[in-house]
Amino acid sequence: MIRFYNTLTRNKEEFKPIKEGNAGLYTCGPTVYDLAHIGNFRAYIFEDLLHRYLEYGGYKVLRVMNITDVDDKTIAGCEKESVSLKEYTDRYLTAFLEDMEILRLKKPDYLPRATEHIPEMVSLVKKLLDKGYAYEKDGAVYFSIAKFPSYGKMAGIDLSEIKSGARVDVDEYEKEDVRDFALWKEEKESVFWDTELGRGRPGWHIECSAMSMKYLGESFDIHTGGVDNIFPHHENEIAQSEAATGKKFVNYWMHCAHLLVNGEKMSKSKGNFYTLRDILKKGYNPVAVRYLLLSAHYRDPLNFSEKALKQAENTVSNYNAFYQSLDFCKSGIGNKEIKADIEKARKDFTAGLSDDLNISAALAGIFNLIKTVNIAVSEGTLGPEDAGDIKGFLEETDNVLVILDKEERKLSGEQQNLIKEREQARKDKDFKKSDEIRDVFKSQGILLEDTLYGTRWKTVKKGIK
RNA sequence: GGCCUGGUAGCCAAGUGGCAAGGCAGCGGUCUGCAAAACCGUUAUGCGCCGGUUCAAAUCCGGCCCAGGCCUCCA
Repeated sequence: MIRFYNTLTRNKEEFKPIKEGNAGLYTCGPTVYDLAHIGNFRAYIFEDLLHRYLEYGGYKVLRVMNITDVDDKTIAGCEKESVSLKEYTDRYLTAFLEDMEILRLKKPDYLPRATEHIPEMVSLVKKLLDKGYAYEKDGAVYFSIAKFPSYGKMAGIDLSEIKSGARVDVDEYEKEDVRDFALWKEEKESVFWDTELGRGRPGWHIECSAMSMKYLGESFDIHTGGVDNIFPHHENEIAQSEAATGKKFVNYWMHCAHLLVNGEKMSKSKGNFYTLRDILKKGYNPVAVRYLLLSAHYRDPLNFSEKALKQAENTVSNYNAFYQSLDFCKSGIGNKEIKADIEKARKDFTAGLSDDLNISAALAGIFNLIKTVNIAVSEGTLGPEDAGDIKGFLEETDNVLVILDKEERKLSGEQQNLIKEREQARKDKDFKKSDEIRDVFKSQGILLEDTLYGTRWKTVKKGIK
């Protein structure tokens, strides 16, 4: 049984999909007006964990991630550079997709762009006009929250508290109620579409309703995003979607907490952000970034620091060294208890993640297994079959974690001979020669370790340990 | 001001009534020709503070302090 914390009810609930064995997932994606920073990626890592764990649990996942490629910032950006909106947003979309790959984020089934779904949005807005939930005013269309009594429910917003004030946009004072939000904006900038609603462009919130319903249906299972999206974005999505269809829009809303820097939210407006590229330029392992963002519970604020990143880097490096070392357990007598130990670790892993993605508990299960196995290795009792079982388990859980380096590692014939030579030198107590050989390997980024199973080697990433 | 989070070791981080997981770093030891790795021991008689409930509290209740977020574009 998998349980998730549902923002809608403020409780952990058992996950019951609409269609047995399936999961429809809409995960809020980027606005492609600039490079994403790692605070943004925290959300995408959380969504990746959710996606992968549902699949690990046997669900067939259908996932959509929207690409917001038309809004005030993207329009301002392309006007400033005098390039087309598409040219401008393509640049940042490409960068985003590259970053996703570097962080080993699973690609959603659909990555719909807002600009490619204008007809869907127009038809949704028309439906809201027909049903009387929306009204037109000077070429723009607004959603009337007065017509939707449960507005504000998820966010726990008391509507009487939202007052008209200095922060209300100039183009918005034609609204009947300051709290109403735009479904369609009148032509103002260089970017517009000619539609049945007139010349203009969509409001921000409508794209998510239109695109999620197109790919996932009018009701679907899970919708995610950062906590800052709860209000007003997700609240507005609920209002416009449910008003249009008369059906419950989403069953489970999941929101992740922010990444902090020095105790403050990382954001573009505060200027306290790092992009993935900034970090990689400093020589950090991208897998460590993934691990760091993954290793804290998604609903807790995570304070980012280079110290924490360094720690994550060490953990990832040790973890991979352990994984590599399993290949050398070729002569052990075998250990009957290993299968039960693996079973225990698997149980801890799934019990943890099934409890609202409690990653710490899940990882602890694996680390406990590693310790048990290391003891067996140091006693020389771990057999090849055991090692294979453990490898299989690590690879299985790595479908969720994705922190292992699984590429084939091979030594050249020359290197293999050199290792044999060194082993003979050690038998002959020619330690000068054996140390020299070890140094030769070291200069090639390969560390030799003498163990009960013979000489073991591992590769070391440049700059790490 | 309203609403919502969080405060657990040097750092990161689980734990929501019954002996305080796990990771990283440090220190001491074992092993090793020397290393490396690993293992063993050690690092919170205490979980922001003060009260209360209870046989028993990090956990429940009340009050307070601190930090962050949302209420406006945001992951």
